[in-house]
Amino acid sequence: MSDPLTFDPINEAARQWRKHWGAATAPPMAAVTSIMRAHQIVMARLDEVLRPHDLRFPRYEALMLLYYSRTGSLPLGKMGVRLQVHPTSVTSLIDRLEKTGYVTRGAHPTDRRTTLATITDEGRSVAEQATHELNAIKFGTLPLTRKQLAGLTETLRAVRLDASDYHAG
Amino acid sequence: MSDPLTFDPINEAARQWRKHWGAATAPPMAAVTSIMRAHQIVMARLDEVLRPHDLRFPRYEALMLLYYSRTGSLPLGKMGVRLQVHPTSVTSLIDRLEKTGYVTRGAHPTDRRTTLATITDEGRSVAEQATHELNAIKFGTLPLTRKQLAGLTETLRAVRLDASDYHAG
DNA sequence: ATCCGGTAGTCGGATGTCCAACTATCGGAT
DNA sequence: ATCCGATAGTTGGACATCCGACTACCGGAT
Repeated sequence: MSDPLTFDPINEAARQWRKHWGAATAPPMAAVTSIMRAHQIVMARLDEVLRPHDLRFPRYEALMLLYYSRTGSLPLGKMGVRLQVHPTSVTSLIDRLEKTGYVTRGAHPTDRRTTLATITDEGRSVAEQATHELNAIKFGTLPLTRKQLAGLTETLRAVRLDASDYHAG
Repeated sequence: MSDPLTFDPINEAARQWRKHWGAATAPPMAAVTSIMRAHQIVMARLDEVLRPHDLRFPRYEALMLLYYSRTGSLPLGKMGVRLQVHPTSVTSLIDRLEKTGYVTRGAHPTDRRTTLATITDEGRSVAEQATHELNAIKFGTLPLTRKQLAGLTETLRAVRLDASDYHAG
């Protein structure tokens, strides 16, 4: 973090790839590395806003899912499907949301295997406040135009579809 | 993971955002969520290839940095700057690369504060093999065309520049 | 009525990332 | 020549993610 670079590390990597493995190998590598780095940058910006609310982005996403739900409750399994994370990740997220009092765990009325997560009043309040703050910084997408954002979402949708994020229904 | 979704979770989230916080808030949120998910998808694909080599993507990146270096050695600090990660992450990555014998730690000839990481012959061999395999699957960028990859890299470069990834030199 | 494959959630372990704090060392200013 | 801020790396802790394994439970088939 000390010395800022005087060159683009991804351009430099692309140069190495072209040299060692052929020109066709550079674009995929560069795109992937760019996604990794963009993820890191945006996450850091979001977490900076969320930290004062005792949240990080993954927990914020989980909280918003409950916030938008009809009853304020969802089975953990459904949350995992919607958030596209492993069941153990949901357990972990709800554990922490419960500790801060933003969510409570409850029993499912008919299926005793199922656990329901329910957003609390405090959780709703924090969700709204955090969302206002995130919207105010445009979710950390700082230099991008509306058109660039749309293009990004559209391109990445192809990747998500290919990975069977969902099937057109 | 059980039920595949029959709708696009990001489209659904965008709908909620438009409804609750106004139309302008949806594109940034959708783009950010897309980046998060794309990161997750691509990382999973890369790790699947790397796992048999006792590597994950972050360690692969570190190994390649050493592979391309003139002498096969770099100070840990320089690696952190190039990889754009916290010094503690470098310590962690080198720890594991050392355990698998792909890298060794050594002393800096003149500065006793500095630790040099050096790639081993086995490390070089694994680096080449893994790179061939990653190139063969186009780094997990499956459905994207060359043009889409270039556009992605270009758009995200703006984000990186804004975050002071490097300054034009 | 029982058995048994599938489902829901959790636990333990590995990986990676960051932050705060600490040790050791360097190198310029006094 | 010494002091002192800056630098290099590590350690400990928090968070998030996955995988494999496990318990508890559901529900249809025999």
